[in-house]
Amino acid sequence: MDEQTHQLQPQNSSYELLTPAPSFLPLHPQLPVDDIDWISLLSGQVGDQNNRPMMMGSGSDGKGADQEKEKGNDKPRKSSRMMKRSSRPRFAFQTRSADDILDDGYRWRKYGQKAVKNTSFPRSYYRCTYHTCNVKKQVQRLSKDTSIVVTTYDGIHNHPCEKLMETLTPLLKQMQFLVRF
DNA sequence: CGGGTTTGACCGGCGC
DNA sequence: GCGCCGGTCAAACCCG
Repeated sequence: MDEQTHQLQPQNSSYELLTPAPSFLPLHPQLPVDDIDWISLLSGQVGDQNNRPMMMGSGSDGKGADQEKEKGNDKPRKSSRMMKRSSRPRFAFQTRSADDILDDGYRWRKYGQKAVKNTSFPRSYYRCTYHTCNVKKQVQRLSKDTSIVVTTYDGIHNHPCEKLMETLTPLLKQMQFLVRF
């Protein structure tokens, strides 16, 4: 139904980082940004007229005893849903890119897409494919400026970035070789 | 055939 | 209590 993913240009690997990215991401150095209030986005006051607290408030977890319930025998639906680690860190930053998903070195699997209100572009939900890593991220294109992509990371990877490592390994070996002399 | 994407349904929180 | 809304699940589908 949507067709905004078609006219993407072949410059998919070129992007412009508009806000400081999390330190664990091997991204380009950030560029100055002035007219984007991503701080309000980080602080959870993203709404213009109705500033609701964006459900990332601390505390209010206390749900450690309700997983694996059998409400219906015939419906094996939704064993454990939404383990909300509300205290996990979240990072949001913006890039200017023609491609929605930027290559940050990690492997992501898309698990949902939703149209949020007051936005003309759907929001995509990704999850890290590493076995024990449950880092999630949301990718959304701004309806104001359709060339800007907002990426929100939820959590911190507990494993090295494999693409970064395989890029760094030859360099490290060469450094080890050079340091002998 | 295995892994990723699509897509509609479902769930829970929140406001009224 | 009800409905809206955002986040997630999972079956179907797609693709190399």
